[in-house]
Amino acid sequence: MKSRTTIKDIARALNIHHATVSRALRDHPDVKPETRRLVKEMARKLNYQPNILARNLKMNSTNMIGVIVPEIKHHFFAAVISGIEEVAYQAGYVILVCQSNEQYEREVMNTRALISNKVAGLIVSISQTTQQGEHFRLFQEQGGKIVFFDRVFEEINAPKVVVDDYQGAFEATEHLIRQGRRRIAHIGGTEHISVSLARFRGYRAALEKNGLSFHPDYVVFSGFHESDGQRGMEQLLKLTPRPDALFAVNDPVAVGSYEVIKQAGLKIPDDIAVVGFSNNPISAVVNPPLTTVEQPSYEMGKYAAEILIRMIKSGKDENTESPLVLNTRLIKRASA
Amino acid sequence: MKSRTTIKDIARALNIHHATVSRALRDHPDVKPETRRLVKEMARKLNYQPNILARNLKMNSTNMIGVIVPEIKHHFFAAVISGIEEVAYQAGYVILVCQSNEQYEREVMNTRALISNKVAGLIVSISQTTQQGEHFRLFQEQGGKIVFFDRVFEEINAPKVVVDDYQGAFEATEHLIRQGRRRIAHIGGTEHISVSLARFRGYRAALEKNGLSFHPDYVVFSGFHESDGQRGMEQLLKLTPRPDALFAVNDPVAVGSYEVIKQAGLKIPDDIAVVGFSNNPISAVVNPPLTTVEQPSYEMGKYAAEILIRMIKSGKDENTESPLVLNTRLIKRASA
DNA sequence: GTTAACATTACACACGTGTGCGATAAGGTG
DNA sequence: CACCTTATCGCACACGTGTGTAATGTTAAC
Repeated sequence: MKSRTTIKDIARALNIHHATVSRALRDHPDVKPETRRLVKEMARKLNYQPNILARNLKMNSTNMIGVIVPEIKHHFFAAVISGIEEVAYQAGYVILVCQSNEQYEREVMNTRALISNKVAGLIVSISQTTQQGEHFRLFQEQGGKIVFFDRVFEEINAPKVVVDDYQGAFEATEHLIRQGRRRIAHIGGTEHISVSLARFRGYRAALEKNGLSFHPDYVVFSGFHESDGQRGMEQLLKLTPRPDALFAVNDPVAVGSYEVIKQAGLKIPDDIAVVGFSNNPISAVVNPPLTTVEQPSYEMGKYAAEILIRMIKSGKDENTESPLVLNTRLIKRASA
Repeated sequence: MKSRTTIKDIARALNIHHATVSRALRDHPDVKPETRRLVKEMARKLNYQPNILARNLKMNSTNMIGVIVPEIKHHFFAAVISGIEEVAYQAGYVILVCQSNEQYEREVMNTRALISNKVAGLIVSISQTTQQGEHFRLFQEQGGKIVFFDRVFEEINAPKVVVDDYQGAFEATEHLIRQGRRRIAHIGGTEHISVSLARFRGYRAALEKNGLSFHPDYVVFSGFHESDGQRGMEQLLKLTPRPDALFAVNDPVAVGSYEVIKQAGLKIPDDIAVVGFSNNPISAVVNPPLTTVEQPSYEMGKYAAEILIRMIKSGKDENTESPLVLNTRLIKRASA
């Protein structure tokens, strides 16, 4: 990087002190309008661009927001990041994006790196393997603001943006029940993850409310990937009597189950009806089209960013007790 | 942000000078192994985390890589970003991600913001509407390194990572020809974008090599989105004689054409065969499964990041004449 | 004409880190 | 013992900006 014009250069050119230049550029009332004009003119003439690094160091804060997600290339997270960036851009912030690859250790490393880079705030969806939150608490103790979304960390005192996973799962399951299904299986994500738990509870509640008994055998927690859906369905197909419906924790898992069901010579939805979660674009074009629960991912990112930026600007926490819950919507397609 | 432990705190605790601490932490040979050990121990004990802002200011460079893409939530770009982040993380860099939303003005704003934040380098895929490159040249003049990928900017002297769009399009088109198709249409992206042009040329070359004449009427440049594919196909269906095959610039466009074709009561591939580009996950599950050209998006990000980081570290440009061309692979499915 | 009040600017220092150079001490060589 | 080499560490300053306070200039009031 070549050296560039600084406020000292401007000061030298006008034969005044650089402190005056600094104030003039920030429209400080203590500096005479005339000199203010001169300074700004010279700044333009010399093509001055402030060194944000120096300002950040002095102010001990930045215009950067750190974002940590399990995997960027998953459509849901990509859409959330898209929403975050949109809001951040409008507010003059830039986003630092990291992926934990579902590994706790890497999430910690990411957090440390972002802290070192003095991000003004953090937007996080935790990894599957995260069960402790010291790295987040450390950041908060230093005055950093955090907002969680989707996979939130309950024990940390911070705003959380989620969809109504319980209600969405409840409706999805009830939809299956209304269609006469009685042996409804569930493939979950990872047991201690908030969304997994909420969706599982919604599933179970729908069963019980409708007088169906809950069988632990019909529930498998395998993960969030397509391959996890395959593994889960392989396990479920060994059961007798065989399930006649599946509520999957998300769309990739549901799609993963598709292949196993078809390979077993079974028909969707005749033999096994399937419902997913998240309205991934893939769900609309898969064969048969997948009934799923729409969750507003892009909006989720926007809300999270808006809350965080408000907190950064005000310096105050807000709404740390009850999460912001966005509504879901059941999208009925041919698979159920 | 509350103040944190600095090297001065460590120095005070050990009753040595902070300069020695600085050197000890950076494994400078001038400091005794014993004190080096003591310093590191104390650093861990006090939970020291370096203030990168200060280091950046002193060094006049950062550990940040700026990434500008048209839209994050498109699977292709999300996958590339994923690859970039992976390599950057391993090398101790973090990535600043911006989206241009296909708008030139916003791309310029993004670039300026990233320059202000003193990113060490830039990885860019330009927007549809970008036809000038002063903002990139400005960055280079200040010593910044740029690597372009996919939608590259030809006029700028920088390494470029692309797939063999020409060859991929050629093979895709020839595949259609081998199946007896004669009136092969093409829906392109935006005419001045590098990938659009290369794919169009491959398409045209395949026609001409196989003795088919090229008809401008059969080519529409509409954009890269699904909706552009719909618009394009609506236009193509008005032609007589109707095309019997389509080579689309990418998978979303191909999928967009699906709907219009089906609504017109036509069958894929019987009436119109379709080939896409990029092997978007959606292409495998759409009905019928879409024949497409696989491009290694994740690897593209990794290569781009590797090249950029090498350039940053060495301070030298490399390979700015001929782009790094990754191979494509035709994936044959039911749609053609 | 003196003084108070105010406007404007200069000075000095701080943020946390890195580095050239000098200071000190230890050890070796003649 | 004198001298040089080497190892180790402290001192001072720098990066570019922001800010409290002192200093200077200007105006108004008595």
